[in-house]
Amino acid sequence: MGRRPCCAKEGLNRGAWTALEDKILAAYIRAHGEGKWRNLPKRAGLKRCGKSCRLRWLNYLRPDIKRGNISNDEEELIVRLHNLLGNRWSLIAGRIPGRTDNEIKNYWNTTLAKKAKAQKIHSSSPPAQQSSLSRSRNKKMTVEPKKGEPLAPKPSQAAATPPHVFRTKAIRCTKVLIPALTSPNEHHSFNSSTAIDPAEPQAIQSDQDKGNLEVHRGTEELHETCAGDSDFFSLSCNEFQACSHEYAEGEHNFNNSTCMGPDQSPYFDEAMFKDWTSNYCLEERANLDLESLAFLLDSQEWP
DNA sequence: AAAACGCTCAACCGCATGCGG
DNA sequence: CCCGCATGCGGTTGAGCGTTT
Repeated sequence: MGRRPCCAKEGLNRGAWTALEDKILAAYIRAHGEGKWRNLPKRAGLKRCGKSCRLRWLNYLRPDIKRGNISNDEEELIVRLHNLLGNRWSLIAGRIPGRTDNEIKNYWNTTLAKKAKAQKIHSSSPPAQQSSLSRSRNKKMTVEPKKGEPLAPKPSQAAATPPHVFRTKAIRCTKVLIPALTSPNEHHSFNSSTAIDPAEPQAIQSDQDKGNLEVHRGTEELHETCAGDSDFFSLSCNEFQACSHEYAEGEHNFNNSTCMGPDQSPYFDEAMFKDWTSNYCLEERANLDLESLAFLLDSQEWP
């Protein structure tokens, strides 16, 4: 039984978008808003697949998209975020205003991966077994395992992997519960979902209120991912701190006292922090230090 | 001048995930 | 809880353009 196609493909335009199509799509979305992508082409009078419309809008037509070359600051940020997050382009893009995941992915595959490769070769004695990078489509440059493959890097990969890169499968922490601490001053309470997927903090408060230690799906996966790598959290934190600190010193106004705080950083999504700040635990502990997260991994209370 | 080669990036594809009925 | 739909995501492809031979 085959998969149902996202849309009937007969009679639909494919390939590059024309100026007219762009105009129609942009006008329609301005008038009706985003969403309902499947029906959008029909209603807008476009002979395109809904997915195609969505992609075109998100990657090209959206008004807040930044054009032009990636700046050095942006490049450095991409590298750092990639070290931290792996090939999770949408998460990386979410922290670089005006850039799309597709753009960052392309930039990484065409430019940064080569730089990283060159650095690796330069710094390591025997070259990796992998043949030289030619065209991106001929040689995959991903750091993530393909679907169905184990998460752990192969031995040859592991040897070539910088120690600060941890390989993750995209995980989404939906709810995380924090053990009730004896004294709120002893440890910083931590919402691990903020370290991994800050976009979804809502569930924390209610569960915290219960004072239970309950580990939800995302946390279990996270814990699993981190098993044997006890500096997972501190590493994440250090990366972010390094990142934050650097930008604080530069032209950007980073608050270097927190790993990811609701500050004025231009590299973090404002809406994201808007949600965060509605969470009492973050309000009360706005200066929480993610390094304190390490205690969660050492805790014997994990199931 | 032109063929071959290499690079970039928009677009496509299939799977994963969330959500509502 | 299950199922189907809508959307999001990351990997991959190929057209088009620039550079080299």
